[in-house]
Amino acid sequence: MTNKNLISIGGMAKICEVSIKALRYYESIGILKPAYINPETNYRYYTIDQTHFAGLINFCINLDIPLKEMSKFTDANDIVNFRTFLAHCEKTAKKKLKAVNSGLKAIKIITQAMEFAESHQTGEIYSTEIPKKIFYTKPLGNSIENLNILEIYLSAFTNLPFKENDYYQLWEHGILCEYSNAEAEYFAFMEVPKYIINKENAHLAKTIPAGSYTCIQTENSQIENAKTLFKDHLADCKSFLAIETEIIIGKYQINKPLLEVRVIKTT
Amino acid sequence: MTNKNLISIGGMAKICEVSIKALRYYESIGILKPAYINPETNYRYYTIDQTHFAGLINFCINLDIPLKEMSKFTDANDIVNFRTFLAHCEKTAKKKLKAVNSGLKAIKIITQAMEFAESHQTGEIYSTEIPKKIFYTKPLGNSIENLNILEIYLSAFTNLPFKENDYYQLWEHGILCEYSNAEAEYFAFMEVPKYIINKENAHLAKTIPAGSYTCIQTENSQIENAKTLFKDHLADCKSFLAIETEIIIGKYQINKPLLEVRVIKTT
DNA sequence: GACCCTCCCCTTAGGGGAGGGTC
DNA sequence: GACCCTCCCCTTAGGGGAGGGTC
Repeated sequence: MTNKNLISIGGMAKICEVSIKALRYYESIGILKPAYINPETNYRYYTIDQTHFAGLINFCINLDIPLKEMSKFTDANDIVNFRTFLAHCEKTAKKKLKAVNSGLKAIKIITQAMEFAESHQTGEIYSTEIPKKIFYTKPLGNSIENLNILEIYLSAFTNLPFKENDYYQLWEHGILCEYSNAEAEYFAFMEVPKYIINKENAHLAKTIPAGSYTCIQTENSQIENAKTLFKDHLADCKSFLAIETEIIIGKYQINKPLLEVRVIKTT
Repeated sequence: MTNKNLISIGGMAKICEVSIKALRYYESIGILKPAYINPETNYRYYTIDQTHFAGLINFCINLDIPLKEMSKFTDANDIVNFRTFLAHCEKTAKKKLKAVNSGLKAIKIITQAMEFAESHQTGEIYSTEIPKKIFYTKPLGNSIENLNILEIYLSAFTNLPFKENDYYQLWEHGILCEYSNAEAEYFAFMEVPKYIINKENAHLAKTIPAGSYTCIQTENSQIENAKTLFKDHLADCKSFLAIETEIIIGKYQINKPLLEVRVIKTT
């Protein structure tokens, strides 16, 4: 098209589908200067070619690329280095994609867990099939009195080789108890994906068996009373695994968590 | 875990992988209040259960969900309605996903166009295979002098049924000329995807044939001189199609666009 | 000495005016 | 009358101090 035609700021705004305020802002930070400014009235005028640029700005906003970064790709003569700019956009977009996908995955997992938890009530004893899991553990000895949760967390779980978008604060974690011949051994645990386990930390990983677990929901820590809680089920059982973890329900009260204790025989 | 243990703000920050400033901010807007505040020193203390919440906040930030929206899902007793909150997050995430994917698609298209444009030089005559395209057009008559670009744009192209994430400012657009028996008919055009065409606007859509186009790159509008530009190629041709459109190159100067004129015989 | 507190000022991408010229 | 201009103040999710108590 011929590009002698000058377009007023309002027309430009309509074509580009941005606000007049936005166009004035783009000028102020130097990423889209009007083709002509009437020196007497200060009215701004644009050419049709400049609408391309508005598309690119939209791009950056959608990808959370700071607009001022655009000027990094423009030299003193208003020449845009498109190739490197687009490469930069692509890289940022792919990162964003990963983050959002990882968020969606986490939402799915929480939603499922929530729906399951809500199908039972506090105090009710029920059993459920649970698949094999990997627990990363920290030994706590034979008692869990006076635990320093902060110290356990920092020393055991925060230095694991998480991936960038892992919402590991939402992964199942709590207390594990290996009970055998009247002796209890406690561990702090966090359920982890396989890729967390490597040569150096493999000795702290435990494979928790798949199977039918007997469970109860409770408002306070009850793992030390597992034997009494499930006295019918564990009547003459010499060795079992007990797990206590926080569960999430639809109406969730911060500071008043709901716990689930579950056991499985291991003889 | 037992949740009697209080964690100082610094410890909480390390576990949650957020800054102390961030935690103080979350308190100030009411989305994550410390479990206990020492009234004498104003020191903040948290419980381990509250780390869940930090995961959720991270979520929102990654999905561009304003944090203050979180408080919409929390009632006066600090009970979070998790179900609706997660549903809201999921919806937002899927929208974001679409926007980013659409951005990536646009980047790919521009990059390809750019690489092609750079394989030729201004003034050089070359030929290239171009696939079938759909042009949405606006008739301009037999001359293109004194065009009002703004008026054409607004009346012809801005009300098309675009999808939400279409970067249509980046779609190919320009001037089309149908030349037959020494008579030229001009149209403003925009290349559109099929879904833009419906019953009401179908009469303005033109199918541009696939084939080998003869092209030249130029800095000023030359479509009116097509017959002379390609005099060898069009020597005794009675009817042809000429297209003039802006092309994008790696080092792009705003306000000094590069045009491509291309022709194909239609006899 | 490391940790925590409360101000106070600053950032991005503009929106919402007020008050006054311009097409 | 609709359009455009220049101030001026406001928003989100905190960061970077200063100046002063606390573990």
